[in-house]
Amino acid sequence: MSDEQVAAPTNRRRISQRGIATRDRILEAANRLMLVRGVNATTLDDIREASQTSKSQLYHHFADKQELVRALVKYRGALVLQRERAGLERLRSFSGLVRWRNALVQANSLNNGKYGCGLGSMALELSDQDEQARSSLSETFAAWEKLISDGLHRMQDSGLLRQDADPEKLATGLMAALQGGYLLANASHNIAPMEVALDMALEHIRSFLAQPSGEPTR
Amino acid sequence: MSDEQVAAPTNRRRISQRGIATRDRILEAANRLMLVRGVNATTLDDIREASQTSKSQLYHHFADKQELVRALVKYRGALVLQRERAGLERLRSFSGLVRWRNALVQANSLNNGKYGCGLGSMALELSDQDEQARSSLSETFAAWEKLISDGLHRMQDSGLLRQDADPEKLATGLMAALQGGYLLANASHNIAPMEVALDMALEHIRSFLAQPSGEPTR
DNA sequence: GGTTTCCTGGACTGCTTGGTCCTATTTCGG
DNA sequence: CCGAAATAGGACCAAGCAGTCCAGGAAACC
Repeated sequence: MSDEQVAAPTNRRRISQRGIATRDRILEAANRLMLVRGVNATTLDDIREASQTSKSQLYHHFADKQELVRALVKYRGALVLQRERAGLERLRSFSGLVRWRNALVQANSLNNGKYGCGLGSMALELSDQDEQARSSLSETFAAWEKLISDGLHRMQDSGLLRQDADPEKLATGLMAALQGGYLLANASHNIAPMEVALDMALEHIRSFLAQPSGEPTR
Repeated sequence: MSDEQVAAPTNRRRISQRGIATRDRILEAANRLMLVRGVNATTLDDIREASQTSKSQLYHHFADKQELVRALVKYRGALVLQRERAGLERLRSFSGLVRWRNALVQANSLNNGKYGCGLGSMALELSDQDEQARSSLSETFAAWEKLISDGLHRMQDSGLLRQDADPEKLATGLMAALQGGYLLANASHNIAPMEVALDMALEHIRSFLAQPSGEPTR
């Protein structure tokens, strides 16, 4: 997880507030541009211009484009996890899951399904190209799924979810439905497939509730 | 669907067997290379070399790289639909769906989940970049889902599937689980998430079977 | 068999892009 | 306040890229 080993030969480096601000500005611009254009289609000059910096600053903070992309993977992963933690760490009921679903759908509907999930799009673009980025993304997905499965475990402990439910598998299925939903929504410019996919996954989870609320399942 | 309107100003064009063969060779090479490297990361020189052709032939058969990519989208879409038609057009039972699932998982396990679905990876890479490619991909996904929903309709007509099941939504959910499964499998280099996702979708479909107990094998 | 049209080969070009370098300015410890 | 290191600016470079061009074959039609 640490990334200090990339330090220059002259290992001792002072770091100023201004430097940190510049680095953040670069990452923020890269995040924005690469989300809408894709990683490979975004040039360093685009980023330089959008971040109001210069070439030397890019290469002062990042060894090369690949390092910038890897830093972006972690940056974006941290953003997503932070957002998701806020929405999932108190998850204790099925209706909480529904609220979580609605928030994701609503956010994605703001741009008609375009751009998809920031992590998912990077995953498909980078997985076969940069092993380090792939494994970093994989870790982020795992952490995201764990936020979900932790909530399901809490529901299990409180008796809401049956003991024979497998929270890890349920979380994986939900994540796959979410990512697949993002993808189909992006391709069709229509969020309906995303809703259908998420509802399928939620219905599957509901079938493991201790007291099947709502519609009978047979 | 016709693509003859791209003909040159001198509209009448003779076409020889050799020309067709060259065009196919180019598409085949592009298909192969762009699957593993991604569309944007594959250069025309890569394709030229892999297809044993020359620059002039590339530009003789395709106006530019974008046109080549668009042709590839249709080419790959036709391949997938052909393959899927073979596996789905006779679908009449739940066990047929299971066999279909197993075939996809097995195919993907051959490369440890790498590369994902040829359509899905293009979808995320091109949807925000080339409107024409996006809509073409969207049509292919719709046709693919229809192959599934047609099978589910047959199951419904024969009384296997309950009348209150919605074959279109079930097909969409299954497709999302498949695509999300591909994505997670690709990111983790592990096909387990794909299996879990597909099993969730199949379980969801099974919950709509007329006789909900164990799977009937016919 | 001759001519027209299609097909092929590959050298060439101009632009974009990632990456380098040198100089100027700011920051900060002492 | 002084020097050293960090930060910034932006011109510059070489490689890689999509796309052009033209001359020489190969088909096909008469």
